[in-house]
Parts: sequence; C-alpha cells; structure tokens
Amino acid sequence: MKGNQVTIKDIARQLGVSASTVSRALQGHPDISEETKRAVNDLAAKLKYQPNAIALSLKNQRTRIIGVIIPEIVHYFFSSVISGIEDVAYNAGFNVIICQSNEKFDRELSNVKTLIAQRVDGILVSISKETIDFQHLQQIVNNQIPLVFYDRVAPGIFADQVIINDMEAAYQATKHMIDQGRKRIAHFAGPQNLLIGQQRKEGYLKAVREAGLEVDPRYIVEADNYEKAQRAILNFVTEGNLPDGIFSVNDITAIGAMKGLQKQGFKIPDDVALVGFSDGRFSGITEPSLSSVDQHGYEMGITATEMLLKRILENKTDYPPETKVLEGDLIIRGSSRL
Amino acid sequence: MKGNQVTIKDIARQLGVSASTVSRALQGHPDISEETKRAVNDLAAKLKYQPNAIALSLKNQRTRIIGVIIPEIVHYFFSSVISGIEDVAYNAGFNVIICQSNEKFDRELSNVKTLIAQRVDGILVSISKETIDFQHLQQIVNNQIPLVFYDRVAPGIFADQVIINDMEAAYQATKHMIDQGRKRIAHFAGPQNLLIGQQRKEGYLKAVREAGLEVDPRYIVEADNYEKAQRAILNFVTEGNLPDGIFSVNDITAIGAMKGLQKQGFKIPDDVALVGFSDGRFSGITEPSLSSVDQHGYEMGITATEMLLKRILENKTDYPPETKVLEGDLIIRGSSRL
DNA sequence: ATGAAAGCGCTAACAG
DNA sequence: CTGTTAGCGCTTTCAT
Repeated sequence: MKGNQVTIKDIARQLGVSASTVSRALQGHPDISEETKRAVNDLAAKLKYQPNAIALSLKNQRTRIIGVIIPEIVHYFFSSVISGIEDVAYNAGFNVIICQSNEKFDRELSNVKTLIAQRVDGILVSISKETIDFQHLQQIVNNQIPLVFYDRVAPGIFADQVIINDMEAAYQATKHMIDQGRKRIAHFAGPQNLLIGQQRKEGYLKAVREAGLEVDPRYIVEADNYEKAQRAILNFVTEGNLPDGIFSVNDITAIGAMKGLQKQGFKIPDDVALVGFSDGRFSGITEPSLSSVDQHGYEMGITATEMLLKRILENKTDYPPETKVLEGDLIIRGSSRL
Repeated sequence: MKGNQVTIKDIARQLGVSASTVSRALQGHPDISEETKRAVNDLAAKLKYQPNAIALSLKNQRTRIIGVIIPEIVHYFFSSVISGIEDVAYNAGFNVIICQSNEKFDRELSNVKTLIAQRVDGILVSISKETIDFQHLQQIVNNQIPLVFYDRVAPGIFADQVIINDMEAAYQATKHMIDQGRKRIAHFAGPQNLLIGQQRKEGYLKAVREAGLEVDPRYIVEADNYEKAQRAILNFVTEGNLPDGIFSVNDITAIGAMKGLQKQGFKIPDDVALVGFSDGRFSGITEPSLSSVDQHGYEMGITATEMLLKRILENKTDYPPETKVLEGDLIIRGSSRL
C-alpha cells in the first residue's frame, strides 16, 4: 500500500472539482450533472481508480469481510467447506479472510484476535482439536460480532451452528456392518473433547448395543490419523483380537487401517470390513474403495454462510441461536460390502 | 463491525485523559508516567481493547495483509503452498487473504480488484488455467504493489517468481520409465497456455527423443483430470495402441489412468508404468502406490512469501525481478518399478 | 507529562 | 448542481 494509488482527491484536482462531487458522481448521485459524471467516470477509468476499501470500512463501520477459522485447509472436507463459504460470500459482495488454526489452540486464539482487530463483519469457526477453553469465542459474542460454528461447535457459546447428524450417521455406518453379519466391530475414535468425536462414538455404541453385541473396551481406540490407525492394527494383531469390522472417525484413519491390515495379509472386506467418515477424495481411490459418510462440506459452507449473512444483513442479534443439522449420507463401497 | 467495540476514546473518557495519552501509553512511550501507563493498560485489558486495524491501515498506509490468489484450494499441492505462505506471513506479523480463482479468468480478475481495493501490501499469484490475458496482473505492477508468482507464472510480467524445474523433473520422470525398458511412452498433458504445461511436455519430449524413441503424436493427449484420463485410456484400448508407460501432468490424472487400466484388466506396472506429478496425498494410497514428482508445495509457499516480504519490507522496487527455481524430486513407487 | 489539531480516504449532512 | 465540513479510529507533530 504505497502512496501511489489513485484517490478521489487526485481525480478532483485534475478536474477542478471537489472531492464530494467526485464521490457523488462515482455513485451516480442524481444531483450531479451528466457532464460532470461523464468527466469523472472517464478519468476514473483512465486512471484505473479503485476505491480504498479501508477508508470505506472506517467510514461505514463495516468491512464486508467474513472471517473464517478453519483447522486445516489440506483436508478435502474443510476445503470444500471453504468453497461453499466463498461462493455464497462472493455472491453477496463479501470477501473472505481465511485463518488456519492448524489444530492449535494458541493459533486459534491469535486468529480470533486478528479477525476482531480487522473488524470483520462476521466470523465462521470450526474449533481446533486442542480447544477446551472457549473464552476467546465468547469474546466474539460479547463484541456483538455475528458468529456461526460449522461442524465443530463450542459448547456453551450462544451462537448459530450448522452440523451434521454425526450420531445418526455413525449409527448407520456401524449398523450397516452389523447387518452384513459382523459381530466384533471396533471404533477408531476422535478426540473426545470435540462434540463430533463424542457423537460418532455414541452412534457406534448405540448400534452395537441395539444389536445385542458386547461392547468391548479394547475395541474403542482413540485413533484419528493414518499412523495411529496403523499402530492400533498392529496391537490388535499381536494381541490376537482382530475385529471383523472397524468404523473410523475419518477417512484417513480408515485408510491407515486398510493399509495396515493389507500389509499383514488380511483381506478387505472379507476379513475386516471398513467404514470411514467424511467421504474425501480418497474414498474412490483405494483398493477396495472405501465406504464412508458423505459429510456434504460444500453444503455446510453454504448453509453456515447464509446463516451468518442473515445475522449480518438483518442486523439481528435478538432472535435466539439456530442450529441446522444436515444429514450425513452413508456411501457403501467395496470396503464393507460382502 | 457494529458500534460497540472498545476504542481508544472510550478508555480516554473513562480515565479522564486524552486519546493521545492513551495511544502513547499503549505504545509504552517514554514520555508517559508509569502511573498513567498502568492505569491505561489495566483498563484496556479489562475492556479487552483491540486496536482497530482498519484505522491503523488508513493512517499508516499499510495493511500488513498479503493477498493470495490460488486456483483451487482443494488440491493438496495448493493447500500446502498456503500453509507455507501462512507460516512465514504469520511469523512476520502479516495476515493473509486467500482468494480462489476456481480456475476462472473472470474470478481471477475480480480477485485482483478486491485485493487492490483492500490495499494489501503484496500479492502472491498462481494464474488460472483460463488466463491468457495479463492486464490485470500488469495493473498490480503499475500500482507498485509487490507481486510474486508461484508455480504458474504469467509471461511478460516484470515480477519475482518461484517455480520448480518442471522440464527437468518431467525429463527425469520419463527417462526413469525408459530406463526400465519402456518403449512406447505416452504423455497426458496439461493446458499448453500454462508454462508448466509446456515445460512438462518439453521434458517428456526431450527424454523420448534422447532415447532415440519415436515421438508418436497419438501418445500426446491433453488430459489433466480423472475423467479425461479415463476417456483417453479407453481410446487407447479401442484403437489398440496401448502405451507401456504414461507420464501424467498431475497425480489425479495418473490415478484416472490407473483406475481405467485396471478396469480393463491391465496390470500396473507390468502392462503399463505410470508416473504422476505433484506427489499429493493420493500417491501412497493407491494400489500400487503412485510414482510422482514431489513439487515441494510447502517450501514453494515459504520461498514465495519470503521474496514478497523482502520487497515489502525493504521497499525495493528498484532491483530487477528474481526467479527462484526449486528442484522437483522424482519419487519412485510401485506404479513404475518393475 | 499531557493535550490539541491535523490527516489518512471517503461519505453525508448542511449550505449555498 | 456543487462545495464545505465533520467524522470514522488512530498516530504524530507541535504546543504547553
């Protein structure tokens, strides 16, 4: 932002009129003569004048910027969410600032500070795996900045949220394996401080219990990435208690399990059935292809942003927070089909 | 950005001092008494005062924001680049605005306008597949906004750039298959208006020619995604001229080829060897695992941002544009190893 | 040690 | 139809 960008003053000076006239001409204000308008617009085009968004923000007390806090952009689910957010924001004339927390609490804290300092008009948040303290998020609410949580919500914060029906989807995923005759189903679970981690485990438990199967605590392992899944598989094998089905909290964990099992010579789905979660770009690519729950990231981004824009544009902080629940869709593929 | 954020004035009023005193106290200015400083800082903390970044930007004529234009965030390569960008920017106290062009020229145009309007301190660009007109990028240079291209550069624009040695990497990838005894090697090429598309094809051609093999035009197909690869494979099969090796412009294309071939009953790498480009998260997951060129996205993001920050902080527009070339590393995996 | 005033770029009363 | 003025939040001379 060096000093050589064209301002309204430059145009005013060159045309021998006042800045306000230029401002009005640019806005097509009816008071201004056609002649002046033409002169102003021509010169503006010639000089490639771009209004200074910062000055406008300061004046108008709104930035037309939406801040997004996202755990990790490299995941297909999260980048689809971003696409949804951007599409809606873009159509409404809003810009988007994306901040990655990298799953770190400290970084998330700093992200919130940044977005407040930038005076964004609204904030979309999916909390990090580490986040167990929510003061910074409360701070957003206190500052009366519209806030919508997507996917990973913060308990106790009075704000809109859009989530998927994690418990039901997890239940369906597990039940599907049971329906195929599996008896010893394990769960590779996510962090239990995240609601999604709890809910997916709950759904799993519900299906197991409902089928009258035993809940074996050795079969519930906190494993939410490739490496942990591999290690868990190795444990199962050495201890001689291999499950015949595994429901994983996400796809990459399911793939870690798949690779680990195949390395040990087991066949998928014959020996062990696998179902993941999120339906990333991986699912169709593994051999066999991976059953998974489609989490509809793009739609989630759209919905969250629409909710946020509603708060921003209608300027309503009075009505109570809404929670929208999207349905996750179980996609059955080779890894769990007999 | 509603009206209820705490400002320096609020603090001044409550303490019965002037705004300038508060400002100075907050900055630790030596003129201010310890007593006043303490009072100001305490109240600021209590009210959770956050300086208005917009007012600061307007005053200082710099935003400490870096604008990034990226084709599509969902690709592992590009999201790694973003991580590199963010890490460097973050450490230097800069924020990042990410704009997706979605591979559309119009969107890219609009992105550039937005970033100029936001008066970002510098811009990082990788051009879209559609971009063949570069005036908007020239506009950035004209406005004296520091500009660095990464990966996909715009010819004829006088700006820094960081790329990988696409031609050499493509040459190595192709040569590797030739060294393994392949004689009929095809190339699934990217858009030829992108330099990376041209260069990767050039590298392929160089290896083929150097080995004294025939350049068969039927073996050079413009295919840069999963579906196009599948179709191309089908064509090869129906026309009865299946190659024994394919070098693809990116991984997802290589995987499309792999799936297409396997569906037809061909064995990888026995019947056809495959090498991709970019070494995304897919590479280790397919069966067999995919040989690919590691494009070092994270490092590219780091390098590009360091170059940009140098321009911004040293305020040097005088020295000539630099081009940094990173080396791509061929990673040989199961899809091309006999 | 502190305050008053000006200014960053723009808009919107208010005046003519 | 157009100009003058004030103000958005903050910093920074220049006074005192």
